[in-house]
Order: sequence, then structure tokens, then C-alpha cells
Amino acid sequence: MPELPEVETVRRGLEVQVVGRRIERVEVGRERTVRRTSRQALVDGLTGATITAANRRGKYLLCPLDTGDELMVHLRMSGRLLVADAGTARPPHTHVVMHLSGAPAQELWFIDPRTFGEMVVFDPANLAVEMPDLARLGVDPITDGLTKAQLGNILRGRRRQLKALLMDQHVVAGVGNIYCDESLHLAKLRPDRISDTLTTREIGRLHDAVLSVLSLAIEAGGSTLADTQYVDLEGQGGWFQVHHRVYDRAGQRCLTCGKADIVRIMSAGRSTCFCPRCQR
DNA sequence: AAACAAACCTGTGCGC
DNA sequence: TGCGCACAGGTTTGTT
Repeated sequence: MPELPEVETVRRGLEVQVVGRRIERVEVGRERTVRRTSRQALVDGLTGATITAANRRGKYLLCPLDTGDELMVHLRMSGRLLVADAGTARPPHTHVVMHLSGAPAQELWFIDPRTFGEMVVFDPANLAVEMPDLARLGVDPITDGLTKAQLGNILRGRRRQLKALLMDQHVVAGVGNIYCDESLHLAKLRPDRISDTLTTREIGRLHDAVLSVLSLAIEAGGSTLADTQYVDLEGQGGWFQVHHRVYDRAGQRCLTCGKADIVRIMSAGRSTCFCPRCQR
């Protein structure tokens, strides 16, 4: 579910609501959520610790603790973080509950029906060993800043379909299925175009499109689809879905040219929507 | 090197 | 109404 803009929205919520608070007590239900280590490791790593910051790299949330360790949360497909008043009824699939210090008494919940998401406390000094996936993450267009030259090198350095390349977290971190399709449409590039065939002008368009789509989506608080799965820390949905021009619009008229219908293909193992007239 | 399929799970929507 | 199948914001692993 959540891609860079949704994770960034959650991060901002954590910054306002959770940073500076101490975790008094931790309950871990489903062990699968903490499969990288164990229930005990998460409880021991968080209990008594104060969250000192909320950072993001790609789709990874990274919260440094005053113990020197760091909490990593990845929402994967269906994970949600929610702040709620203590004692509020917990929704189904609430796998981790963190009791926070301060008034009013509140809890930070990790909810995840599909259980692909995960939480882990790790020592940042051992990043390469404990978190190899995180260590190999590519450039984050927002936090690292992605220059045109950088993107040019990424594209020219390989011979891959744009869809697969942009979604590869080891290359560009944070772009998922929605924002990939939306960026390619804005850039007027087909998802199956081969990366090293782009002209300088096209590279420029793609660079502008990725940054503009991600920035606008962050401003809109991300995309909340019909299933309302994604909500921010306070349970509020985002609004970027009203700006989607191709995602989930197969068979409908292209909003840009008004002449062709949006087409759906499978690319990089994912449902991919584009306008065959606008995108070349 | 890159494309593809399957795996991990649960829930929902659709056709019959 | 109910059943079975396809599919879903992600990532890893193994195979061509």
C-alpha cells in the first residue's frame, strides 16, 4: 500500500505526536511482525526508550532511540501506524501496541492484516549486517535529492524497462506502483521504454515528473484508495487519488489527451496503466 | 544483467 | 445467496 508520499506523511505525524515521548510498555501479538528478530528483542529494545527523531529512507521509517538503537518500521502492503487514546478498542490485526509517556495517555498501534509489514530494533553501527536490505537502498528522490545528472547516469548505466527500473528500490528508493505510473504518464514515457534509449530531453522530463508527482502527493497527504486502507497517524486519509491520471483507470479516457483510452499491461510483475497516445 | 514466476498473507470484489 | 477466482499500495528468492 504505502509508497514514499504515504510513508512521509506518517513520518511527519510521528514527528509531531511521538518524537520526545518514552515507550513505557510494549505488547507484541503476532510474532510474524517481528520475524527479523523476536518478540523479546522488540520488547527489550523499546521498553523504557525515548524516540528522539523520525526519519525516512525510501519506504522505511527509521526512529532513533535514546539508547543508541534505532526502530525500523516497514508497512509493506497493508501496514498502518495509528496513535490512539489509551484504552480505545483496538482494530483487528493490531499486532504491536506501544504505550507512550505523557498526557493524555496514548498508544501507538501497528496494524497489518496481511502481515507483510515488520518492525525491528537494530544497532545502526551494524547496519550492513543486521539490515542488509536497508544498506543497499538506492537514492531517495526527496531526502537525498535526485539530480538530473544522477538520474541520467542511472538510466544510461543499464538496459531495463523504465517501469522495472523506477520501482527497483536498490536504484530509486520510495517509488511504488502508483507513483511510477503517474510519473511516467506526466513524463510522456511508456513504461516499457528501455532506459538507455532516452534522450537528454526525455531524461529531463522524467526527472521533473518524478519529483513533481512525489512532492504534490506529499502535499496532498498521499493517496487513499477506495478500500481506505491507507490513513495517516491520526486516521485521516490523503487526497492525491483525485489527481491520479492513469493508476486504476484502465479502459477510461485519458484525462490529458482526451482521445485515447488508458491501457493496462503487466510489467515488472505489476499491473501497469498508461496512455498509448500520450506516452512514447 | 534482466525478465519472469512464485512466495509470503488476508480481504475484497467480481462473474457465474 | 454463495463459491471460486483474480487481484491488491511491497519485497525477496530462485529460475530462465
